[in-house]
Amino acid sequence: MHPTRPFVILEVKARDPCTRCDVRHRSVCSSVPDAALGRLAEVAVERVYQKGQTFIVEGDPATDFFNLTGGTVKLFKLLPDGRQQILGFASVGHFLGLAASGTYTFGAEAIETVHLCRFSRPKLRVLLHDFPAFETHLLETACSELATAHEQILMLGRKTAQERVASFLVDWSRRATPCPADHGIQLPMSRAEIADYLGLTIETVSRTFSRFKADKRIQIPSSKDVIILDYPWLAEAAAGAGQRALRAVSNG
Amino acid sequence: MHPTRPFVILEVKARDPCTRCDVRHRSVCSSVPDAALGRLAEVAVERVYQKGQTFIVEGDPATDFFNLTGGTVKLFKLLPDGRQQILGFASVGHFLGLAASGTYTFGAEAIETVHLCRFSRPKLRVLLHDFPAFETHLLETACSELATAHEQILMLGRKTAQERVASFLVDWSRRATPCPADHGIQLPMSRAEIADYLGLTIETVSRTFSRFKADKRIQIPSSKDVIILDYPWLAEAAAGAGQRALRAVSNG
DNA sequence: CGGCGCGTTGAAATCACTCAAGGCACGTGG
DNA sequence: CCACGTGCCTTGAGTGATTTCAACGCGCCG
Repeated sequence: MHPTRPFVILEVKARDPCTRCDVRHRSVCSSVPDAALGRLAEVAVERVYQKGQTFIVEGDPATDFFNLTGGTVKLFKLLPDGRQQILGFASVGHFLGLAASGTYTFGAEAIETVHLCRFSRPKLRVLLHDFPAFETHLLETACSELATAHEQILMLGRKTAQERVASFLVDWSRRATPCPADHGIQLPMSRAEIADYLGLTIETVSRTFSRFKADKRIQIPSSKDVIILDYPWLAEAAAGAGQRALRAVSNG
Repeated sequence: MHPTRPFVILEVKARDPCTRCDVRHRSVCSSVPDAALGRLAEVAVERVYQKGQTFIVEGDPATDFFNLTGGTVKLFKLLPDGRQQILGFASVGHFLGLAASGTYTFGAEAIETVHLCRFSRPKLRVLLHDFPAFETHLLETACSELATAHEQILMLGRKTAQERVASFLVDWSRRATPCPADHGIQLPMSRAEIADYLGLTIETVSRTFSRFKADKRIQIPSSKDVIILDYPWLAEAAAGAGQRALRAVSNG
């Protein structure tokens, strides 16, 4: 063995993590030119959180930005009596911490082991100022999240339980596999978390899954694995077509 | 009369509308320096829409931005079978048309006579590039709207009908009068629109208003005018405190 | 083996919805 | 000036989708 080698590798790691980051092209960091990655790395700290750990608390002073490099987190808000609403599930490449005010407006908790980069807000702000493309990218990100939030508002305000669960399955399958061949998907979250995302109860989610299974729309090899059998029907249900249109998809 | 005067006034109007705009300081336009207002005016067109007129259609190519200078509009999404979800009510100073994709992701309709400035997107993009402060301002706007959307998600997903109506009244009263003295508010929208905003039916909204009236939380001089009598109770209900906390507010 | 967390299923209750009728304000036309 | 129609709001009665409450099954782990 070469006793000096590990040391050198570690030094490279510490000095140049962003260049080696394999999710950079999937995140807002791609707006920082390669030549300036050193400056990005200077303000970044890599962290790991285990399932169940909360790393953003709603209402706390917003001191940091986060960039997910692995795993899945839930973003959520709470009511005083404990009712929870999940705003979304964020995974690799997602940028967290955009906030107009000085405090976080929602909490974040790891639902499986999570890797992320933490940036101090003041330091990142300087970078933002120096690279306008970075800011443009963030604006695009914010707009896209706004559109997603609006979709969720439509879902929660006007869709039935069945339509919500169908929406969830379709969205998640699209996210997991951009070009879904066999439509087999893995759900890292629990039934309770799906319920808190869809504005339903655990029981309603479970019953709707069972109903879809009975109707041959999906298979459920295990509670965290779902295979979509009738994608067109689910997509139509998710879109909120009336019962008439759904029967058309089934029969015709 | 002086026959030349009106002509001169019109000329000034056409050449320098932004300098004279009395809502400029309330909108994103405040990020354009005074000296460059001429450039902003060049790409702006003033329009008026009457109650019921739709001026943004969901799915249409996103060709323009809009800046509201008077009146109130509803922003909404539709399901194929006609169910409607109102995403919010926009009024003076609100900037519309932020979109990640090339098409509008929601519709907009005047609910009373509306005045607005229309900017072509390509032209405004140039301005955006020339004035980074403008883009920063837009990013802040987007973040703040995102936070608002998240609040609505929490409301639709986890609050009861009573809590939703209380939230609506409290939010609207805060918006109408930053420092509400007598808590008298005017509602430009119909019960149907309130219902579509809160994810409820007309009847439930109406019944909840009546219940609040019977419980001496509000007065309803006319259907479009509400006077808030028990602001603390409504605020507590809106926040989603349990029944226990609500009784505490009532009884002291 | 027993306890625990999680998911499923059944039965009963409830909140909000649907359907239906009536009231009120407003505008129009006789 | 009043009769009438229309749109919007309110109220009541009954229904139903979802929730609540409760029990049970299953896999995991000490």
